[in-house]
Amino acid sequence: MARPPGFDRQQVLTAVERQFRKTGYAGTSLDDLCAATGLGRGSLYAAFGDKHSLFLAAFGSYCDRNESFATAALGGPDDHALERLRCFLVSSVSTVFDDSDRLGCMALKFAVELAGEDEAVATRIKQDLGLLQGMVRECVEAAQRAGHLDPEIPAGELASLVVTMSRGLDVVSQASGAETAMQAVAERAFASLPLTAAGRRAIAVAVAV
Amino acid sequence: MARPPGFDRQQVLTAVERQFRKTGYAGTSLDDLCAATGLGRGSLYAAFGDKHSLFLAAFGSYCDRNESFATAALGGPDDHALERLRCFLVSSVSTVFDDSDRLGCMALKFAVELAGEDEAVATRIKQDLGLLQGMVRECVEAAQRAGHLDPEIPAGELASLVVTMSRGLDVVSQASGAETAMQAVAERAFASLPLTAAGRRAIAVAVAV
DNA sequence: ATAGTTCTGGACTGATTTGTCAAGAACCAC
DNA sequence: GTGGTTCTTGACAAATCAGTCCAGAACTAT
Repeated sequence: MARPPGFDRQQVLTAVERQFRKTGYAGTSLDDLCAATGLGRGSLYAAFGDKHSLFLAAFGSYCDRNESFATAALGGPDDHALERLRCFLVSSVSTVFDDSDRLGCMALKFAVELAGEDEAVATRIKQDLGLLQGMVRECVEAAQRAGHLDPEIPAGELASLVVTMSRGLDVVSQASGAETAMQAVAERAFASLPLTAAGRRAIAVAVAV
Repeated sequence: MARPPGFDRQQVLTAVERQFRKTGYAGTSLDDLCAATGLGRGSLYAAFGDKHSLFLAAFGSYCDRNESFATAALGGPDDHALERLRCFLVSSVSTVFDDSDRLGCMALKFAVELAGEDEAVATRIKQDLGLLQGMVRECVEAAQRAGHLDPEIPAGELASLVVTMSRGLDVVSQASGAETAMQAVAERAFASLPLTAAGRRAIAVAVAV
């Protein structure tokens, strides 16, 4: 009956996301987006609405993906929860350097560029941050149950600390560009968490393997 | 002989800096800058050159100020060095919330917006980061000499960790907007440093005062 | 006061911006 | 095939952008 779209919606959103992450919201023109997606302006407008809506769609898609990643990375059995926290911190560095353009966390980027002026972006970021914090918190509680983290310290506070460290690692990795140094910082950040003696033993074993 | 400028150069740079920090580099037009400074385009161009030069001047002025602040905040006698590190971390949160527009660290903002594409900005940021790290390192060494921080751990690594935590506190404060919660995170971040027993006593005294 | 110099504001240009629109191409159901 | 619908492309308009320029204002040294 009707002609189907000649593009994959998710693929376009990924290309749009990449362009916005490279050049920022204000620094990205519709021509840039057309070039990045290979689509004409009309197609983009018909499918996603104006520039701001298109951005929100791409940003939302990133956040969803990010949340799925965190769920997968932080969930699991209690006796490996501490190691998962360590991987989470280390990955905050490696994701920056693994990317060909050294793109860091998109939520962080637009928290800095837009959150002060754009309410829709700000609320989405808060939601994303809240979910991440919740998942880290569950992982912290798991590590506490396993006897690997000091149970005296409120899990929520530790989770906030881990998330804060993770964002710090991301942004300083971008700014400094020193990969091996930042990996060492990530390890040091992890080591500064209130590990129990059992926790230290468990990590020593996990790292040796 | 000649008419003197009717504006204070430093005052203009401060207004320019504020505007760029609010709306970003690409998101700030020359009309915005004229409105923020009260000057016409001709005056701005004659005094500072084009938009990019004007930005670099304002950014450089910020970095200088930032470095002076760090020098003042981190220098002092060994027996109070640990407390200075604590204040440094706490101030990473309070500077965000003390500002009427919740503007965070400018170097961080433009590390995220521009450092990937603008070499001049990237090198200035690296220089700023290096200086900051050096000052924090000296403060860490002072605290180690005072017996307040574990002397076994390389001061450089601890300094990197403190700087990373500080930037994390800054950006998460902007993103979350939760002031008291972030102050608690700052305290927790400080407490997670490898304090000696003497260090803990010294801090308990300092906080009680 | 006056002359000489510099500063100031805003008009102007050409390039770039976002968003719209219409003409034609592509596709599916029949 | 054919008709009806949707998709696609690029041209277009209105607004905004950075940067230039000039006429007039302001100031100082004499």
